Amino acid sequence: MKLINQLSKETGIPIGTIRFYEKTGLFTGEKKEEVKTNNYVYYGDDVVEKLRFIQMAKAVGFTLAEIKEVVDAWYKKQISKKAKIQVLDKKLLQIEEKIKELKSVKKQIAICKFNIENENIENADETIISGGRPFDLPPY
Amino acid sequence: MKLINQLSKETGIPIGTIRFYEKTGLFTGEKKEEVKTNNYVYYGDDVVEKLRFIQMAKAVGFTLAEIKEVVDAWYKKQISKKAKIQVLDKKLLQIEEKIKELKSVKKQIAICKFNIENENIENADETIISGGRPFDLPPY
DNA sequence: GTGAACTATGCAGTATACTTCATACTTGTT
DNA sequence: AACAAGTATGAAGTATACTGCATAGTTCAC
Repeated sequence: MKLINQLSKETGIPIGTIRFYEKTGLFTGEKKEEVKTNNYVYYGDDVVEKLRFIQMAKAVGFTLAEIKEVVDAWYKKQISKKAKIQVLDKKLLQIEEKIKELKSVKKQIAICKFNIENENIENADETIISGGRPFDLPPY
Repeated sequence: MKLINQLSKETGIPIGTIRFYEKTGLFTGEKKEEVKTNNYVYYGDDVVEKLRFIQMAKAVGFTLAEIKEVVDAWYKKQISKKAKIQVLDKKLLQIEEKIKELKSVKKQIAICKFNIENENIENADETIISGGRPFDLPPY
């Protein structure tokens, strides 16, 4: 069992943010009954996994509320199996959508790069170029 | 050339948000010189493309500041070719990273779904289940 | 046993991305 | 002409996700 500082070191997430996530209900630590002198909170390895999941899900544009839906579907009792599967299926669809959007963004940036690389070839790489679109490619 | 209302209808982005994006410097419309009675702003088809790009880039977790970097690399004069390519290459790397993260999140959700589907098989689909992890699969 | 480092709690403040509101002028319809 | 609907501008308000600060108690190294 880890204290919050170790959790922070293992994930790279600031302590304040971890506390914020816990307050948001994304996970919970536990106070040790045998320790009476303080009220330090201990976290299991599952919390590290959750934090990594949160990091990635956030990086691809999911909100904490959306992430919480998934976490609840996984951990919460009192949610029917049917409801849980529904939530997860919805997320899987959203992920497919995001993958499509990512590919589209990637393609547009690649085209953009191609255009820049092929305009004003006579100028050196530090030259200030004048913009414009030399080829009949779509914008972006 | 379109007015802001048409732009909104074509993209599904609220007028207020479009104005906000323009104020942020993501694109600009143009006032028509020949029209003297008002100061309506007109937008070209490129703005529609930009708005769609912004929508997608936002959906996969890019901030407006990051999106602006790309837009500036594409449209701004006074940025060297080298600097533009640098920005775009950085974005392409970020996108690869996001694709990896998306796949990881997808996998974890799929495992989560599998676990839920295979626990308490004897119960009907409306049953309140008690949680727990019946198989030795990693959390998420 | 003293000081540095760690922990808990609560509340205020910040950044980002909108969203609403108020005001005022313009355009299109009847 | 009247009135709904559209447009511009600026400022204030909101939601999300932190971030920092102040306070206070705890643990650890020396």
